Amino acid sequence: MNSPTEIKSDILITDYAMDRAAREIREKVSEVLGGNPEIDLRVPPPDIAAHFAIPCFPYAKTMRKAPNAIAQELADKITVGADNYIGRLEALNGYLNIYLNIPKTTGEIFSDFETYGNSYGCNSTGKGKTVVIDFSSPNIAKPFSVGNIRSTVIGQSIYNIYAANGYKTIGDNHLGDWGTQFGKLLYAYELWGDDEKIRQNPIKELLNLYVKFHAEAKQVGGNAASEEDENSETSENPMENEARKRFKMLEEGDAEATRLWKWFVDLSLTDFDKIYNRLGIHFDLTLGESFYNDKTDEVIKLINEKGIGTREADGSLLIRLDEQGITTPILVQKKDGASLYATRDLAGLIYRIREYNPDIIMYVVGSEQKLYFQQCLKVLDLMGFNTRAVHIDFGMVSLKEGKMSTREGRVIFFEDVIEEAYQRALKILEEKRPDLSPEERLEIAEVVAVGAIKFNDLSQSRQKNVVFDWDKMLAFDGDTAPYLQYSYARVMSLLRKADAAGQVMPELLTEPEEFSLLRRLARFPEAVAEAAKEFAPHIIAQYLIETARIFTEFYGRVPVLKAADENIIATRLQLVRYYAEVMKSGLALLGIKTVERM
RNA sequence: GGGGAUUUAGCUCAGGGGAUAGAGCAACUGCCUUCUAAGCAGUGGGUCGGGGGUUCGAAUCCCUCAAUCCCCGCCA
Repeated sequence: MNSPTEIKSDILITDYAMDRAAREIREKVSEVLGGNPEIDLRVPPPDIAAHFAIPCFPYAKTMRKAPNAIAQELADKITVGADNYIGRLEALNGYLNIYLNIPKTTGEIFSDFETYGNSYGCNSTGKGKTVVIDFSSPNIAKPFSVGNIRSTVIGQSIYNIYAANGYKTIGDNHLGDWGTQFGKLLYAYELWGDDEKIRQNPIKELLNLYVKFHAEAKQVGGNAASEEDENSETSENPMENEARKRFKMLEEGDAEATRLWKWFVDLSLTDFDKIYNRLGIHFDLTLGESFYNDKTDEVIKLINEKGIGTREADGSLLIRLDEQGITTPILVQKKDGASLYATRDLAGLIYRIREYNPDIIMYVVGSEQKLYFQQCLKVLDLMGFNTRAVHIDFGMVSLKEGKMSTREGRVIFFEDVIEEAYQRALKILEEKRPDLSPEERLEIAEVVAVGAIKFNDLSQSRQKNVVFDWDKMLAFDGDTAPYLQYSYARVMSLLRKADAAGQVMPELLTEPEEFSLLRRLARFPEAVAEAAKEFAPHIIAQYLIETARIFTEFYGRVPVLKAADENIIATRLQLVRYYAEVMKSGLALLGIKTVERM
């Protein structure tokens, strides 16, 4: 219904050449059409030479005229001069095709780059507004696996994208550091724990305890805990009951339970931090679920005050949401009075609203929790808060062998993935760039490896499920980060070779490839705005891939350093520099670094 | 049983009412005396899951069926 340009011109406070051009086109077309017509301004497919187009089919009915006649009328009646963005118009197949005034547009795009500098592409839509982004959120005492990377990488990118749209961004790592799983771990530790082993290899040993617990629980419980649905009859299972008791103790502040819990948390955080450092992930807050433990009473109190909960016969507290269109009720307190994730998430929502007064609270969490978040957000409404909260869901990561399962030890450690990527990148560098110093090769390999892994997740839309595949994730050619990084490095190499003679004169750009590249670069701000609106990093990723392709066309056909005139050389170099800037900024939005050579 | 997501080239995916449906990988043909071959140029490859409907126009919207995955109270 709305084209990106349409939305953008409404919400953007900053403006770029393409916005101004779009505004002029809209105004002039509106004048001729009269009234307040819907104008579907779009960029035509590549085989059409025009820069913008407006389909005139929708007007045919009311105007009682053939679409192409309308297009022709528009083309005839709109008058333009040398100071207009519109260069010329033509009617074709029912479209009004618009060609930009190239000298004017070129000059303005150049000055946009000069004006905005490093922040080219940014806008101030979010000025004065705050967003809280809940992402990564791994579980303590479990390894950081390939299942954790989607939230981490997508969350960080959305964080960057919102910052580029002018928002104050607060990233919160909502650690899974509370809940019955700790009861399980505490009980397993009581039975089989070995401090020495844990110290030597913390995460793997804690994982062993966790896995052993479940193996044992399955044994003890007979067929009570079936493989498909471990939770269905867990109350029958003595192991699970012991675990629940331990969690209840922890929740009530038992000293020994707390001491062990704290130890496990520290061990895990040390491990996670290594990965976050390597990935360049930054959080403003690391408040786990445990942080909200003493804030759940208020949630229960609020629920009671508002009268939205139902106390069940067994003592548990339930909220029914049928009137809100959700037929599944949500449980907010267990029969033993202990809190649940829902209670803590609600406490988290309230805390964030009070502390930061955000415009949006985002949860970057897998789509298997979709219903759960719908419920939570409805409850938030019912409790009388009107802050916008969105669940940014994404598809599941599974293995070729099937679903991942921490409790069965069927996981791929992220550490292994990044190490493999690093080794593969290093090997290629040793073959291709023996001229670089070993230290530099190590650095480049790291940047390339991290880039490849992140881009793999960020270049496709979030909703798809993904089957983990080493070769796909670690691909270095085709539509990948290394391809873009390589394109950037080549350009940097070219820029290093340039000498400063010659003057930048935008009017010297007359080749069609030059203008298509420039026009493409001018659409970067649109991609930045659109990616935020859609919570979709892949819009940036796709934009960069297409931009690199257009750059290649330019680069293949237009000589830069070998151009005839030194002013042309200087101007083309400037264009190349702008390309490099967009590539670097765009990759940065995805959390991907660039290197000067590779 | 109810709800949600997905289904586009051999494979992985873009495109979400408008011009002849696009990339990458894989396959095939060329290209390192020419700004870095993680590259470039080119070729082949499609009933956009099936069937109905709405529309001047449908991969795109609606209905229906099918397949895959996920969710549906004491795990997170």
